[in-house]
Amino acid sequence: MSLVSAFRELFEPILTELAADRAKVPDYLAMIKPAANADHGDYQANFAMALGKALGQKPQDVAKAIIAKLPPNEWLESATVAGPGFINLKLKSAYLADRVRQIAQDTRLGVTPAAKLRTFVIDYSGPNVAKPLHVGHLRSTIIGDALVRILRFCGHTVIGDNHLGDWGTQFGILIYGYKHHRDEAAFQVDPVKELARLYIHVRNLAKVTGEEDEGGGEVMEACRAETAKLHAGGEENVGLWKKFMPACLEMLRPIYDRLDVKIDHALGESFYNPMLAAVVDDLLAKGIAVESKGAVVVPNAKGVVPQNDEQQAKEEPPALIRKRDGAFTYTTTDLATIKYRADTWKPDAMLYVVDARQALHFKTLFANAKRWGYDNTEFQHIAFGSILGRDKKPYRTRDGGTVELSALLDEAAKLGLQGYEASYAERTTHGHEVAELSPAVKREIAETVGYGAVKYADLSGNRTSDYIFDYDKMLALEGNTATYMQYAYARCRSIFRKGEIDETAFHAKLPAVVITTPQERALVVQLLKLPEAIESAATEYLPHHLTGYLWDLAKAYSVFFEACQVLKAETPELRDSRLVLVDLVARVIRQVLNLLGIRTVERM
RNA sequence: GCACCCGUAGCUCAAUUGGAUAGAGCGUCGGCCUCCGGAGCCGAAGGUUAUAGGUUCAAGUCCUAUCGGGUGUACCA
Repeated sequence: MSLVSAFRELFEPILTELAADRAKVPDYLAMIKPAANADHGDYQANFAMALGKALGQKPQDVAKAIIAKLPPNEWLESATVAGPGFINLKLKSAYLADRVRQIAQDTRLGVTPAAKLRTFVIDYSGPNVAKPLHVGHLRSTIIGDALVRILRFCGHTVIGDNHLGDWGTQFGILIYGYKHHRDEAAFQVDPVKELARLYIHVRNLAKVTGEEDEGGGEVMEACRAETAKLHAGGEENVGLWKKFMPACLEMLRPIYDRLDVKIDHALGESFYNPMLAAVVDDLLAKGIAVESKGAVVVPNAKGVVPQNDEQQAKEEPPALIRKRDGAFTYTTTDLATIKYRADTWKPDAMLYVVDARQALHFKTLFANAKRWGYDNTEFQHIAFGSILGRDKKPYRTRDGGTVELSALLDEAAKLGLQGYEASYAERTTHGHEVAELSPAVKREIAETVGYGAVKYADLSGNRTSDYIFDYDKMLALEGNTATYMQYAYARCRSIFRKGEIDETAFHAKLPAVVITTPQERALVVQLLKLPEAIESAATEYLPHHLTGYLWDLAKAYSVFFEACQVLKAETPELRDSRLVLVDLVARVIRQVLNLLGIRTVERM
């Protein structure tokens, strides 16, 4: 149980007795929060102002009356009224020590499963197969993976689904290339490599640099014709599509392995293709979809289908589900997907981790899904901003090309290794004894630090805003970065190595915790806030609440580390007590980084 | 035109969803540390939260208007 819930249990009977409107008690209880300022105690209750207003009494008096009714207990040091009626709550150090030892004995570090267990489908990553993964897929993949891990840790059932773009123009390119430019021998030996070559080759022939749905001259015309034949069910092209798909999926695997991301399902656009006609028929039959301008559309979120130019200028557009030429659109696919997911997994919520620019699409989609009958499902567009370069324009390579994920990760690992080597050199010149590590271990450090930096940079800001991709900042040794957290972890581990602690024995008979300094106390309070941080990240779908927590923890640990000798503590009891804290800090950092998809190393 | 997002310290970002004196990192200035990993610690300067109103006991947060920036907007996904 978290500390807030403990406080809420304590105050609930008193508020129920006092409140004019009992229905508001949960709202009042929600007003118990960690203290904004450490001078005000550990937690603060802000309900006396609202309650005083409702009762027509002075908030300070209400606060005093509530404090007077608190039952005797072992854990509250003080409850005092301050300012307009804040109740400042301070916990007894002995109680904190006891609680922290309890969570140190818990493999889940005191985090209990969520009160209401739900089933989530999370749609994330969604690359176009047959093309290399590029920087545009990074955020969806990383944020989606973090949410999967966080919600699972909370005990929820989570189904991750990679909604692949596996039915688009890129297959026209591959089919065209295969028919006219293939090296059959090369294809036999390594289809993945040959298809990748063909894709680039044809794009170069057509001189396409960006989007491939328009322009590109005769070559692209031919490619689009091949795509059309595929979509029309042409036997030859469908056969080629089936032949290419395994190789295309194989192309994606190395990147996901490097990112340490495993997605449960990969049901792409092609999977839903056979269902689309029936979706349109059903929506028409139910009167949700209508014909407009020769196409079939579903109305906008307000339920309106603009009928003339004037309306069109001030209304949101409807969503097309069947174009004039008879082809279906991604809205059709998305509706079919919702139906399939609902039928198959019966989720309570469906989350879409997709670029913020698609907000209007999802607004319209969700409104129509609800009209269609899925009105008991929570739909969420987990929107995120764009990745920009230092010039604040979309992040690109120096010559203006798309940044491929493999190159990006190579660079991050390279810089991770440089960081290690710089640290090694500096410590050696300071006369420290530094262990000589094998090339394999060094590579692991490089990748853990490099990839961790990329992920953490992405997850540590508010997801909805754009962020500037900057290797120097994300790999910085100070500030709120993965590197800093990994370093804090390594320092903790170093203490156990240096002290030659037998960890198995240590954990088997965990020493008592005693709090003797303000720094120890602050660290313990921060450790005990872990459940609240995880709950907040899970219910708001905001991973950066976890990085914020880690940052506060790392700072509290630094202050503690500076002020409190561990191995050379004054007494053996104090040494053991502090070792419990050091061990717990390490485990909390490792666990929270794990929830973000980031690894730790013992030395760096 | 309409809709959505954003505007917080020189820069990059927070602010526990309406709570107390708006906080961190970088950068700047000053101090500490022969000590378990100096990738450290303490302190200072830096703000009319774009602007003007409004709601509230309480507003960076909610409402209205204005200014400035971004994004989207009927047959790509």
